[in-house]
Amino acid sequence: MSSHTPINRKVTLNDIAAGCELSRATVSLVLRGSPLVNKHTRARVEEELRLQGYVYNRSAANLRRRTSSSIALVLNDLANPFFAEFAAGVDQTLGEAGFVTLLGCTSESATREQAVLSSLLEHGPGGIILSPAEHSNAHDVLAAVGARSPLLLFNRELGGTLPEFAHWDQLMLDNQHGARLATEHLIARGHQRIAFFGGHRDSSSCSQRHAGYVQAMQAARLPIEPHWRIECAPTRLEAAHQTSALFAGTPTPTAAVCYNDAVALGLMLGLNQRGLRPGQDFALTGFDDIAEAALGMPPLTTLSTAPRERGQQAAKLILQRLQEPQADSRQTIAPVQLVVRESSCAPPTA
Amino acid sequence: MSSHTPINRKVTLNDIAAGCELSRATVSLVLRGSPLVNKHTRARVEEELRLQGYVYNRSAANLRRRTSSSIALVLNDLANPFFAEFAAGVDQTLGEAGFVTLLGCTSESATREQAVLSSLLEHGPGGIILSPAEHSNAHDVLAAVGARSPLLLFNRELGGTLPEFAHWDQLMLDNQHGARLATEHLIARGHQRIAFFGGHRDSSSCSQRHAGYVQAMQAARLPIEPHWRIECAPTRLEAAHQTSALFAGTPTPTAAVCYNDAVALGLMLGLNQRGLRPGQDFALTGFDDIAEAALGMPPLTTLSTAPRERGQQAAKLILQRLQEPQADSRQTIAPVQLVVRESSCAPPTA
DNA sequence: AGTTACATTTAGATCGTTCTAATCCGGCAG
DNA sequence: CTGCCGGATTAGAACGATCTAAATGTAACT
Repeated sequence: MSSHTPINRKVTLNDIAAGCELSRATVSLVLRGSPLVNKHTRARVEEELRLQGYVYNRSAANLRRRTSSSIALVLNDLANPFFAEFAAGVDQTLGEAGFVTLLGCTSESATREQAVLSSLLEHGPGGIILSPAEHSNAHDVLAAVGARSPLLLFNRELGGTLPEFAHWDQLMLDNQHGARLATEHLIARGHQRIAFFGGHRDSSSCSQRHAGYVQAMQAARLPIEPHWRIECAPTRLEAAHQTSALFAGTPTPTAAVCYNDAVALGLMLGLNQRGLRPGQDFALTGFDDIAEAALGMPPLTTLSTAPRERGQQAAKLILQRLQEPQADSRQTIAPVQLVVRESSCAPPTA
Repeated sequence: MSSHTPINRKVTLNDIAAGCELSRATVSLVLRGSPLVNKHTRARVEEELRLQGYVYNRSAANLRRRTSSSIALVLNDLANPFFAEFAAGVDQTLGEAGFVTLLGCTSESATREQAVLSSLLEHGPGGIILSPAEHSNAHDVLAAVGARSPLLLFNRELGGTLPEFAHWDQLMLDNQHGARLATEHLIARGHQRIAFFGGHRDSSSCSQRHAGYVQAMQAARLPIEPHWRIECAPTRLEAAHQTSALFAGTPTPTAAVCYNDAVALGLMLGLNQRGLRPGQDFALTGFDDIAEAALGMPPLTTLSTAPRERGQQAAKLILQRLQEPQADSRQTIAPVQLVVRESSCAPPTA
């Protein structure tokens, strides 16, 4: 065993000070690289730190300084690759800024969200990045975090009215514009009967995407049939099950703008089961550009949201907010990019 | 604005004590549900806590009690769905036990791993769950964390010899057994010429899986040709590129046990490009059971590792270790399960 | 020598909690 | 009246850092 391995208790500033016959204060100055301290003593102290295997106790420092070096990251679904990439981006940027990420997953439960938030708050994060659970509302979140903690909402808006005095920041995807791009792309390919498939009507992202779809259809003076809007949970399985609903009424659509990639991949399965070849007999688009999108059969036309970059952006935004707590709240809308692949074919030349 | 919203500074035990004309100590007892305190005063204090919007400062408490309520989770690649699921499982179980997760991503860089570990340690986690970066070694990890912090290694072993006095726990997948199951399954389907495809020879998980493959082949008295082992990075793209190597020598294999799902999916692409239909003209298996495996064309026979359950298990193991720091170190090997799908067809009846 | 200036070091309070060892008080036995 | 018990409360020192204000030492300038 190497001689510097600490045997028993944690070694503190006092131990180092004693070892050098100096005061705590001086050692503390050394740790923080103060120019006040004599370079000879600095060297002595640094040697001792190494020798005793000192590790800085940031909690103690934060307590005294009334600062924080952590950010809470609360996600509705970490298992979703989109949020996993996002989290990786957040952690990377926070880490570079010397902050640490306190993770919390809510599994889409507003109840758990409350519990997770208050548990994380007890550890005194400097700020919070929150991607809300499905039926989370502004009132409860406010009760849990108070109006004092900097909060950045990501991806979804909160239900209920959010009080004006809590100036929370927002980082949202440009859902409406993205869906409009997808729809316009299908129209440019020659489609006239286009459905909007998947998602729940009361989710903010879904209604925004639907709005973009409507916008594009109206701009092209194309009709929208009510039975061309199919709701379903945003999972592959549900989407596959709802496929038949697409063809229940007439006129039948020749293409669909899907709520997201998961839904689109599910729809592909459903189409195959009906003997329709996606990307040949029927066109469709997704949203998110998850890894599987590029590998589908056929590869999926979708909107790239660059989740890792969003994570980095979210981290930067919350760090900025820490710098200027009083600044006006920011509403950021991140652009999305259309990625054209083979699933968005022209309509069959009937 | 509701009247209880705190206006200015953080409210502390002192504020509550003053509000009730009691001492800090009594309030502290109330917080921790001590039976010592009179039930009437308890009610008064709880009212005041609610009124002032008190939030517990766990860092301060941890400082005084010399305890910790956090666990560091250090991952080589959070963007990988396998690890994302794992992280979700860890966080869930830790949360239920009142612990919080300190996240750190290393992006497969041993250098970043060092930085991340020492940064996290400054926040005084009670223990560490580490899925090491690719070329991480025991010596460096020891230097960063010391021998005192409970550490659980997940998924990969560390390079170098790990010192016997640092009793670190391990949670590994049963790679060897899994690969053996896959190989036996192919043999049972009638294959005799089976290759082992993908992965790097120096990765511990790869060599374990290869060993399982060899075991099954030898048990069935089947020959193994040297040119049936193809190495490549565990990504889809690399795997697709290496497909031709499989058919370079004679006799050519009729099936392949792939290092993992990513490699298997890449191989499918490569087979398609050569005009071979995976699951009909050539059989293959994967490892991990990622979400895409079930949706491939054809669906992939693979080994399910239940990453979320592994995360829960890892959390339980590290919490157990916190209870009994002196107990002998545990080496846990998690079972894997063969999931048979269509990619593992019988050989063509030539 | 006395004063000032500067560089370096430090004693001691402090952050918000917990813990130890009292203290206080009403009742009850002797 | 005294002593003791037990329930309820508390003063004050921790925990490991930082910060303020002051102390120390040394050199330079009147």
